[in-house]
Amino acid sequence: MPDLSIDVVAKAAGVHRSTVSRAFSRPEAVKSETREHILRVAEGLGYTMSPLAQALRRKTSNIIPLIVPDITNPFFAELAKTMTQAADERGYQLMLCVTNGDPAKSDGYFTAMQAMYAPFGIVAPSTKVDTEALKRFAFGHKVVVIDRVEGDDSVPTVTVDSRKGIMLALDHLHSLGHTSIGYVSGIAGTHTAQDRMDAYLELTAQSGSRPVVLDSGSDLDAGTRGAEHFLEMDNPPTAIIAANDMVAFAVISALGRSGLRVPDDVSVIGFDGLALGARFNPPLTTVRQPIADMGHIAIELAEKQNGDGSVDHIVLEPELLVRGSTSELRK
Amino acid sequence: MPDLSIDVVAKAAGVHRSTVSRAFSRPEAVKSETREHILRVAEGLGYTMSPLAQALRRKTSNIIPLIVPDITNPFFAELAKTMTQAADERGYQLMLCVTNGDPAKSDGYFTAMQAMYAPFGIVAPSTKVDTEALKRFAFGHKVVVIDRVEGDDSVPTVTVDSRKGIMLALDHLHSLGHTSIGYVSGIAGTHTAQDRMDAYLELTAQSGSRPVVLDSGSDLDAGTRGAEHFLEMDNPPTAIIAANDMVAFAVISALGRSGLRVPDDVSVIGFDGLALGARFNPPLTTVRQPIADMGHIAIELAEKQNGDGSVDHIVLEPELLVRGSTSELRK
DNA sequence: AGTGTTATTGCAACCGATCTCAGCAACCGA
DNA sequence: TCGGTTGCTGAGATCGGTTGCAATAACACT
Repeated sequence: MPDLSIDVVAKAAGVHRSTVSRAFSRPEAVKSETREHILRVAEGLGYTMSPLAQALRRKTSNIIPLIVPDITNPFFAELAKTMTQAADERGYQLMLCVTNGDPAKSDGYFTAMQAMYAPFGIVAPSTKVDTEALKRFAFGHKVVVIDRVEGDDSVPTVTVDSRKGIMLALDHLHSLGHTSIGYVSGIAGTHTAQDRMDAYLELTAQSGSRPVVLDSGSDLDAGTRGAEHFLEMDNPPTAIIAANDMVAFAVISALGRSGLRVPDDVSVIGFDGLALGARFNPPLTTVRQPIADMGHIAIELAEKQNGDGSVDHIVLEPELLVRGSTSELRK
Repeated sequence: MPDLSIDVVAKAAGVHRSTVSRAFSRPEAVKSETREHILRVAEGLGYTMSPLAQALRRKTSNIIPLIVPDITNPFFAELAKTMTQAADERGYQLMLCVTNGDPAKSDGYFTAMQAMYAPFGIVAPSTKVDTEALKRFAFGHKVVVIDRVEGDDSVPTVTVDSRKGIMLALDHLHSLGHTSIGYVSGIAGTHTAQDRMDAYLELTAQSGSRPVVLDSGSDLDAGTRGAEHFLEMDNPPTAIIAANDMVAFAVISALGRSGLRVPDDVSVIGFDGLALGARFNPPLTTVRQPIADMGHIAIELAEKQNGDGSVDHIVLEPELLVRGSTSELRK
């Protein structure tokens, strides 16, 4: 592959560098005849433009960072999946940045991305998003956040309606006859996590029952602890809402280890709608977040903001996914 | 942020561009006094070098592609996790490339990465690796593969000893009294998948029992089908080895839906050692692959090859992880 | 025919580094 | 004292494109 630069194509096509450049990046500025000739020649040579050189000059690249706390968490994995797809549908390359919840790391990623002229970035927060920090780096660079952001409307966001989701779960459980319904938190301290918890507290109170928070931790062991707590109770709830699917898995697993069966002894419902849930034992009933949509929309929002500067806050509707981990209350 | 280029630092420090450049990338070539002064000035300005400009000139970047078929599969997610870590420990940025098993896509990624001057790439195959295709693109660029490669020693690989793994599983099951042990395949058609299956067939025969392949498909539904097949058998095995954890999950889930309990009715053992397995219901007994090591080693191999051109084939040892999905045979 | 547009293309500076070469000062041994 | 090293720094070309500006050609209109 004799180094293929724009100049060799230019020479081969008998035109100037700049014309070749335009043929590729501003087709309407080149006589169609010439353009086609150039493209044909380039094709024949197997030439493609160097994204690096382009980025250097244009000061904007096609690399977009996706910042997640933990790719091992299937929620973020599914997000990453749809985002890579959405990204390369539009010619972007997704750069995976895993912070492990360390804000210092995400700072590092931001500067790196700035240096790479990323046109924007997507942040799936592990902790409440600090808009100040964002601003400090985002600098010209735009960011869209997959979470609610407190007191700052200047950053586009996409979320799902937490309250609605919890309501769906609660209604489903009520319709099965459950009245005593526990809650296990478990995602990191994001606004979304907060919102779900608040919604649970509020809606439970509204329906006249007593809220039972089995665990309000924010790590992966919340599920295990929640289950332990449950097992120690004198009068445990008959159903449990888990703040997310991973926690639900942990709850069911821990319960199972103590001989409790789901849904026979307790009903458990998750929140996320992970594909994995369908192959859990039992298949997990859950509130589905439209993750695929979130990914696409996040990128759209970013592009939109880049274009006309508009800042949107999209709130998606969750959906109940009834599988096998909840059942009619029998007494 | 008044655009920070090497020239402004040079001016501010009262030296020439090239000296600043050297101060950063070839420290020993600059009088330590000067160097420290430059570094101080740069620090004060908040200057960092543009990786893009560097890559353009040096013809080698710090971007390294990780090509996986599906990031949603926890195995690849865990791999990605350790690799991002290993990568940025050494100053690389991981570019996530998801092929969905489409070879055309991975071709695309290869050319893209070539254009980005990636120093090398990591391929976690979804299908038997085609060395020819690799060569066509790898071009100067080096690739290390997380799978065995057929008939070509020129590409570094890291794998775990499939035979040993299957042996571990078999021995464990035997020690629990099982003699009739089924097998469900299920990972895509990689050499590794093939190796596991072959090992099962061979070792089973050696021990004088009859191999029972419940399903040899290579998709995610293999587990479900395997379970169905199992349920239809007149004289089903008392234990099942799943080619990987995801399949094991599916098997257990499907069995559960038909009222069969694991490990009470059947023992099931997986292969992978996913963190998720610990929170499955029941916690999954499995053969652990040292995924974290694989990630680090993959990068080391790549760097090593880049350095002295050596090509290694590392085979790691798997390890038995006894949790709750296998138990003593009782008749 | 003369003048004003508009469509195309070439020129050359520029993006932010790297790297070879050359210059210069200090140092060494004879 | 002089040729020969060695250590450090500056010059300037270069990597592969982009883009504002100038030049030319083609076409329209009076």
